[in-house]
Amino acid sequence: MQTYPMPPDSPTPPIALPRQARPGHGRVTLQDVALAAGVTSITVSRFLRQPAVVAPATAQRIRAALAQTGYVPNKQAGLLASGRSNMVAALLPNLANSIFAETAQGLSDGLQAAGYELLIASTGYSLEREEELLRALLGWHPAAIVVTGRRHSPGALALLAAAKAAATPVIEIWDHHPPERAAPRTSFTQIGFNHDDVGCAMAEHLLRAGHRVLAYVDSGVAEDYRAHERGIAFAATARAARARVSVLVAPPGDAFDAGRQVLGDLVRAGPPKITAAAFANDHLACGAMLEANRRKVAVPSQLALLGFGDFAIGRQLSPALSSVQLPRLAIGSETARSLLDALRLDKPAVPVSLPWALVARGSTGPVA
Amino acid sequence: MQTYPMPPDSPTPPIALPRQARPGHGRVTLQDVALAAGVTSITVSRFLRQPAVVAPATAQRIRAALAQTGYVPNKQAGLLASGRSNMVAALLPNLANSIFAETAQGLSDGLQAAGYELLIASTGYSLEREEELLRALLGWHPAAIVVTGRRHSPGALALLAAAKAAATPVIEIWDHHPPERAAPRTSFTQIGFNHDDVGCAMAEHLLRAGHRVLAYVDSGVAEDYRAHERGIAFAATARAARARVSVLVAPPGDAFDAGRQVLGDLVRAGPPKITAAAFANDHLACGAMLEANRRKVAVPSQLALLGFGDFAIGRQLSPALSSVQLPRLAIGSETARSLLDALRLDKPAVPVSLPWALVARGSTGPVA
DNA sequence: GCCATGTCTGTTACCGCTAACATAACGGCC
DNA sequence: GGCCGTTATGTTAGCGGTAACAGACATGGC
Repeated sequence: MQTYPMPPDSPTPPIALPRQARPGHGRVTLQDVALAAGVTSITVSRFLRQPAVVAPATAQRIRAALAQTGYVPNKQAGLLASGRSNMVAALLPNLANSIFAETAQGLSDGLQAAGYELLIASTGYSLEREEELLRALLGWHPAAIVVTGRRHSPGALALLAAAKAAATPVIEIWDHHPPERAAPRTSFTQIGFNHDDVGCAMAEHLLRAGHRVLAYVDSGVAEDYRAHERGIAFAATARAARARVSVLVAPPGDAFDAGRQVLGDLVRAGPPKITAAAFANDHLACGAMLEANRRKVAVPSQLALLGFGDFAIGRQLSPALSSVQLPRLAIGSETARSLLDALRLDKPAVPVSLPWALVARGSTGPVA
Repeated sequence: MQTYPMPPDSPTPPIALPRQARPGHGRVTLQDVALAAGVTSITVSRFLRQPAVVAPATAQRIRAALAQTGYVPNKQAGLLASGRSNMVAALLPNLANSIFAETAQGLSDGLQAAGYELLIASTGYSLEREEELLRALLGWHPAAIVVTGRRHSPGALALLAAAKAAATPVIEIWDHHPPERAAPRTSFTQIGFNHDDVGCAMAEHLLRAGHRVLAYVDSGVAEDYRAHERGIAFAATARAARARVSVLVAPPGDAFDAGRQVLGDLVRAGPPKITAAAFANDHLACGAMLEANRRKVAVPSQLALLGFGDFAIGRQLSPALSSVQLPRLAIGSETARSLLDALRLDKPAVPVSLPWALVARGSTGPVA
């Protein structure tokens, strides 16, 4: 090693040192690969993005250098330089709930297949939390944004509108609803289904079976406005048919237990006696069904039960639970598809109204 | 606007144009905020990171400028410059499965609270897919990596070992197992529980109740080696006690249906008749229970059933399903905690062995 | 009154990568 | 042989932030 003569007593070198270089992360960079391959970094960069444009011999050397060094591209740097992003931000109320978990799975699979990555966060049904998370996620400059439902805080709406204005696709999932005339706002692509329609269909199903005294059991999660909307549509449809309707709210806590508890209220109510109940979700309905079995309340002759969500367990009970089959996975996969199309063609994502189906089983009458 | 004199016929200005500037993303940058506040960008940057060091008057102006411009920090740029990352990459087998969904929720909540973000991907129980995803996620230079289980492909192991060598915490969740002497490898922090212990405990519980002819019903997901390990430990324990054990494998498809189907095999088997069965998960066990109810097979006197996972539905059946209660959420939240500690103190994450409990209910004998 | 000290803000040089432009090497053609 | 168009690679200047260092200015002690 070469040393320069230096006055023995000077504790620091008198010459102005070049400013200390940034340490870096100690990882392999494009430069390292380029050095090993005997080219410059841009050639390696090009090889990684469009292998066809580099000469075969060079490509071979680069391939070897990549393998030897174990290079992992730094995406922050790449995205910063190119201004592009291959990241999709998704906000869901909850991951533990099987409904949204399946949607997340569909979304994740669809995006992964196309080389996009999913940045996911759960809001816990809170609009404030949604806004906060949205703000944080926007810092990643995501290629697209997925939010759940059409209700957002004013701040969140402003952020979404700004993103949309900057040509970032914004998709609202789990809902599909005409714009509200009362409070018009920027509209976003919706992928889901109309909860009003489902509420109507649930009521009609029960009315058609001859029931005249109905109940809707709303979710205990106050912020789940979609369950609430179904209840409103359910009640309106029933009233329009001159049937009686009461709306109960499930207690918080374990949904099966809540359903059990609600069954007590349902059979106690009246006169006139409630003869059919629709629930905000299948867990509540299953709880009610199990409690009915225990109390020897005959289903459906004494009380018909109708769920929502078509969870696997409902099919296993006796009688099997009638329910509404939802496109849980499809919402995720269609969102991915629509998003990818939009990004590829550089135009807004197309809204999709997805099919659902009321599946009549034993709990609401004899099955043909 | 000021114009410079120019020869009227020259189609392009004769002066070498400055190279065309990169367009940028059209978003508000620190520069814009700084301009509005009458300072330079570094001051705004400092204000955002350590508000205390800027003078109160300046801080006030910056606050106003931030609000006025609607600045959203660009994280790619920030991370690239600082070399830090506030992103945690997590690989789970599946999001739709409630077990892992709850873990994801716990992880997500814990990290969000500390300002970290979760980059999540699902492997579908495939080790190849895990490696592929790991490679992609590493490009983000995550602050930490969370993977499920202790089995990985050789390539994935190499990547994880390299990450660990670069001081990135790597955590394996849902498992807690002494290192295997047969094939030693880099060891990572484990947060979970020992599946062998659970398998032993399940067997012991049934043996204690006097059963001598047992069965273990393994998961239909071939790659779920943890369920398989529990089965092996279960069988070993039973054999050590000189009891008979058979191992069945559940058919693929809906787990409730699979459980129903397996019940047929269980009652048909013998002689000697199987008197107790343990299952790879509660869904299988519930299916078996419902089928037993239907066929009037007395539980537990004729056949005792023991689940794994303590899903909500098991408690609702009659008799209630005995099962193993798991720290589903805790695995997520403890992982977040351990990770955050490790990052804060810049030392490896501490492994955590989390408690589980065999909950005896009606399905394996009279409850005291 | 002078220098040491502390507080606040600015200058410079990067982080690792890519867009735009520049250039070298080559072959074909008249 | 000079000109041209291709093809393959290199040079330069950023993307939007932050680390390290450097000043400017006010304050205080002797």
